[in-house]
Amino acid sequence: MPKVFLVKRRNPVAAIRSWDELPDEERADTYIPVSLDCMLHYSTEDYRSESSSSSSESGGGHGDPGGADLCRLGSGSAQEPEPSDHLAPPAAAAPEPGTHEEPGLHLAGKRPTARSKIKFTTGTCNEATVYSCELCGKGFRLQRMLNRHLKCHNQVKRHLCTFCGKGFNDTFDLKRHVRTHTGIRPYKCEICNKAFTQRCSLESHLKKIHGVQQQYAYKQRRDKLYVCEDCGYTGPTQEDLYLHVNSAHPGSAFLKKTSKKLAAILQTKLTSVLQRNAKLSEEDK
DNA sequence: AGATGCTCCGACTTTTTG
DNA sequence: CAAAAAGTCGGAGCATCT
Repeated sequence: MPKVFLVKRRNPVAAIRSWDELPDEERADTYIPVSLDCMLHYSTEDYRSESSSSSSESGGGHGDPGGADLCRLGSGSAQEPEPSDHLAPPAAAAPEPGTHEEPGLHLAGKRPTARSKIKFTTGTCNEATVYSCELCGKGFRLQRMLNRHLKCHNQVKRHLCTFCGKGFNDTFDLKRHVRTHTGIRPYKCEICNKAFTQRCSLESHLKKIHGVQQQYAYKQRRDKLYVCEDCGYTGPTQEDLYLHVNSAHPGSAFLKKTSKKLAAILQTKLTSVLQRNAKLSEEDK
C-alpha cells in the first residue's frame, strides 16, 4: 500500500503561511459541530470497509464526533470493553458510505487501514469510572479523553494544512506536519549537525548512528524547546521566543495566540529590557 | 465553582520511503 | 536500515459555558 500521507509536493495554490490566521470556517470547512448524527450513521464496519477500499487520498478529515453520546459509562471492573460487541456488523439502517450528506466529505479522505496498535487503558483503573468507546471498546478515565479519541473515528478533520490540504484532528499534529513543508527542524544533532522535525527522530538517530543513549526516566519531561514556526528559531524559554517573535515577526500569529496573562508578563519584561537597553545606549553617548 | 472544550506538548508507536 | 512522517494517548493549562 502506498504511503498516502507522506508529503510529496507542495500545493502551489496554498499561499497562506500561517494557518492560525485563518478563521475556523476557512481553515476547516469540513468541521462538523458536535453532533451525534454523523457518528450514528457510521458504524465500525463502514469505517473498515471504507478503509480497505480507500483510495490514495491522504488521511482525510475527521470531525467532532459528538462526545459522550458514543460512550458507555460504567465502572472499570464491570464495564470491560467488548470489542466483539462494538465491532459487530453495521446496522442495516447505516447508509452507504458517502451517501449521507456530510459537509466537507469531499475533502475528507478515507481513513487509512485500522492500525494494530491498540492500547487499552482500562486495565489499571478497576475502581475508577471508565468511559468506553462504542466503536472500538477502548476505555478512558476521563470523558474528555474519550471525546478526543472519538475524533480518531471521524472522517472529518478540523485542522487543515494550508499547504497541501491534509487534515488533522489536533492543532499540534498540524503544526508538526507543517514543518515538513516549511523545512523547520528544531531538533539538531550536536554531533553531526543533522536536524530533525521530531525529537524522537533525533533520539533515534543519536542512538543508532552515534550510539548515544538518552538518559531519561520514563515519561520524564525533557527540556522544552520553544520553536518559532516562522523561521525555525529555537529558544530555551517562552520569554526568549516571545522576544524573538516580537522583534522579528511582529505580525506573527504566535503573538495573537499568546494568552493575555502571559503576554502581559512578557510584555512587561520586554519593556523593561528595552528601557534598560535604551538607558545603556544613552549612557554610551 | 465545576464541567467541558480547545490547545499544546511529550511520548511511544507504526508505516513508508529512499 | 535510518529517517521521515504520521497516529494516538496521557497530561496539563486556559477559556468558556452552565
